Amino acid sequence: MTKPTVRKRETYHVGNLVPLLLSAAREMLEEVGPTKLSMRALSERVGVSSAAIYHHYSNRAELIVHLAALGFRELGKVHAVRDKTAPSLQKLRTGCLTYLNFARSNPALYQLMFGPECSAETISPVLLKAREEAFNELMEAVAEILNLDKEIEEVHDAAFSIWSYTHGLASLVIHGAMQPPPNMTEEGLIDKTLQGFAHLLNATQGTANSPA
Amino acid sequence: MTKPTVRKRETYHVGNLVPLLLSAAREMLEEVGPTKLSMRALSERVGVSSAAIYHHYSNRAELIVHLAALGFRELGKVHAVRDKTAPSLQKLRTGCLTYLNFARSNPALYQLMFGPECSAETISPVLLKAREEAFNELMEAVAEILNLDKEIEEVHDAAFSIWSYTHGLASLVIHGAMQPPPNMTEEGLIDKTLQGFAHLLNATQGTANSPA
DNA sequence: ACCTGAACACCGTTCAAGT
DNA sequence: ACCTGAACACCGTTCAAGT
Repeated sequence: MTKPTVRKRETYHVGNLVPLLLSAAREMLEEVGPTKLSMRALSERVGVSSAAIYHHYSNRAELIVHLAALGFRELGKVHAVRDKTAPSLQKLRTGCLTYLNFARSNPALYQLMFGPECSAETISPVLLKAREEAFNELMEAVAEILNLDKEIEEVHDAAFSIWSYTHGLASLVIHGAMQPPPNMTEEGLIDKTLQGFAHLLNATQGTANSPA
Repeated sequence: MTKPTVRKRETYHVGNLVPLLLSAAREMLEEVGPTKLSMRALSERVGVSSAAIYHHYSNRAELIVHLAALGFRELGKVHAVRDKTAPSLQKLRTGCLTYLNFARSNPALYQLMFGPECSAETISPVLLKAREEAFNELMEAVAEILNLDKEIEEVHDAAFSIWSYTHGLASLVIHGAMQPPPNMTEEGLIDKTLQGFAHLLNATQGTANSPA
């Protein structure tokens, strides 16, 4: 009770650090938010010296990037399960729902994945690959919805379109910039926005320069 | 040449700090990126002690929020200029273009505005008001596109839809998650994604549970 | 009222030394 | 090979003291 009990390390940690680090980091991330993950706090949580981390990741940026890559792999995985027999609209809705669900269940991780710390200049191949594979899964899903081959340009374009929309939706909802009425389900939110889009596109039909 | 010339302050700064601070902060933000704006570096740039800032903003978070609010006011302003005589599709396209343009011209500020440091828990009324006014401007634009009264629910829904889409698009492009072919203009990017959406919605028409 | 210097408690990162 | 303690250069924030 006299001194603030600086609980000294009693053991000399050995081996197997990486998975411990990663899972602790992921936990802390959701606790403290996407910008406040600290190397020192993380090392303390895991029970090693802060310098220990640097034998596995060259710096904080690299740890962050590996965390994000893990997120993209997971995002790809949840999109890999698809019901091929469902009608197109159903496929579209459940696809969007899956995406929104992932984002809302891992808000800090999601913000990290698309945040400035994983941005263009950080060309880390680990992250790049994970992200590309996630986008690829998305394209497969879109190909099934459109009933077209995945290599066709329209599929790529459409995939980019729904990615923009779902990412925007997830992003705004997590951020709190727009909050849906509290009684609205995620399905409801997706249906509402999808209908909103349909209205908009209908209203702009028949005027000049309509899509090819 | 002997000592690293720590250039001592010669004058005692007086008054008018806030605008200097804000404009310097905005400049630095784009230079160092949305996560790395430092109070100490900012104060040095402006030529005051780091403690001086705290007489105008109670902490870093508040400075950030005011910077973001400034961004939302500007976003609202650029959307306020509209050509009421244009056909609906034209209105939609130029609206999206304006949005994308603002985001790409102020990438760090844009990321800040929608980043975790301006997130839900930060209920700062300054930011809230600026953001609401920006969204309001967006709703006016959508009302004109749909030729409906702004208070109608469909307008609100449609506004939320395009906000999701344009924010997602801007966000992904700034982030670098998807990069458009270098020869593609912003108009081209918007047309492509808009068409992608139209395809998708067409393909899902006529299956079960179509929109009301 | 507004600004400053010095201090405190943090942080990322490095490095010689320990196991 | 993997880990540690101590150090360095940063950072946000506070506060008594100066103008």
